[in-house]
Amino acid sequence: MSHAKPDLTVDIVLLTLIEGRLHVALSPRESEPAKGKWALVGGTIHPNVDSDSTEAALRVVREKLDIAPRHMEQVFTEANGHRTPSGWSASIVHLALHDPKSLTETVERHAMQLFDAEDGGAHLPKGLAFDHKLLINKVVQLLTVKANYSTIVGHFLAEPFTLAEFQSAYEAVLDVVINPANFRQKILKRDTDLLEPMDMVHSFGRPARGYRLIRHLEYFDRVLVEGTRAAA
Amino acid sequence: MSHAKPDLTVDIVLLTLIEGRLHVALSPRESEPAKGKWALVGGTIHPNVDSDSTEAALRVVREKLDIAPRHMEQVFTEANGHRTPSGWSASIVHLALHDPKSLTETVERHAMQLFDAEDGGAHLPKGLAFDHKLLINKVVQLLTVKANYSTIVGHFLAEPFTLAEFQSAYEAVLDVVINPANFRQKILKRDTDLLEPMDMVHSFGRPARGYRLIRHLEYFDRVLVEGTRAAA
DNA sequence: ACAATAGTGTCTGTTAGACAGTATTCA
DNA sequence: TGAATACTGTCTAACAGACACTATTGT
Repeated sequence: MSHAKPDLTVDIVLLTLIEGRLHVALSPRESEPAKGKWALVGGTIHPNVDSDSTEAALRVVREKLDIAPRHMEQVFTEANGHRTPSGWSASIVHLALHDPKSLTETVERHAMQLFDAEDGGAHLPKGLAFDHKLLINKVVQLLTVKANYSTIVGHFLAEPFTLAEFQSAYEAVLDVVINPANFRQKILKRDTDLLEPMDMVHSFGRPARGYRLIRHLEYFDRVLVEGTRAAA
Repeated sequence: MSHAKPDLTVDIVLLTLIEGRLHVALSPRESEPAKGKWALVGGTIHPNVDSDSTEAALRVVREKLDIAPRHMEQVFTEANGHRTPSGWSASIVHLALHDPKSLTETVERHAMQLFDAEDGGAHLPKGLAFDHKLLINKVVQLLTVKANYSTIVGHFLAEPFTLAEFQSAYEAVLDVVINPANFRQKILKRDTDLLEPMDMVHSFGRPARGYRLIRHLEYFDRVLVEGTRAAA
């Protein structure tokens, strides 16, 4: 067994929701390989610094953007002999969500950019580093499935948020149109509460009740969405 | 960065269904560390042999048991500094399913054993190697969630299987009691077929239609199960 | 008063779940 | 013929989805 061990890295697909579309945070690589190309937030695991891979992912985000994302979870590991020019490597890929206002400001402060991540990566810049386009596509796909069964899209919103905002997050991620009256009933009239009431939120018209998520990451027994596929 | 890279391994939680309970295939470790302790099927990735981590997992199962499991998928990666005595290491953990008849024979031929993997590992042998008890518990939990939304439990059955057998697999994994008439309708009267009819299966009483899975790994829009939690 | 958004009540078609009953095999 | 298992039809309560309506704010 004299072969070099594979590299072990973490990559974070950090997403937010801007004008109803998923956007991913990318930064230009500062060193070889793939210098200058747009890349995911990521880095090598430091065994003497990181106690586990989740800590490593949080450290990398903190070093790069100086924030703790509103949600982060490990989703899969991409490990093969052809994903980087230097041979075998493994990346533990994480999905992270953050609210658009905070993330936009943060990204601008750190010479990064947000790119539309939908439509299979068609709107991403050409020539992303390594297999990052593939990683983004896989994560977006996973998020879409998970959104059907959970309140995960609530992590795109700064708390307190209104039911209308919560609904819009579902509509954006799932690409459907939801009836507000039925959405309200389905979310609020449950045996076990998903949301906790907070202060009122004022904007136009009648003020709305603000809510925040309780019970993160729980799976529903049904799909949450009514709805008619959104028109093109 | 002169630190040693973490070890990169694959571990396979190979499960089957015996007398209505999930069982995991374990083998006694033949070398240090943890020599003699019961351990998951697993091994180090060989960069010059394995093209990717899935290939590595299949190779390890083939070398150890000489079979290709009826189902295998990557589920998560456990990576931290305290899971093995030798320091930082990462294991890409896979869930594999196989039918009980074939797996029982295979396991006996290779000095391995099947252990009841339910109840949080309470029936596993004491002192499993490394963090393998934790890995088993996490995988069993994931399988249970996934069973609600998919036909994954069908991979415990040799084809062709009957609807009664298919139903029993759900009942065992989800620990519920299902009404056969309703189960039949729910599975067969769908817009998109889940099962393909095959030859009849004869045992006692009236022969039953045999089926095999089509459309693997697809998510339903609802939980598949009716049902009353099974009595203790 | 009006525009704008929040929130409620009620109807209807669909379906999950319960259950009674029929069909086909083997001994 | 009876035991055992496979399969079908139908009823009912629950609920998803549609929609009309009322409520509360700012201008």
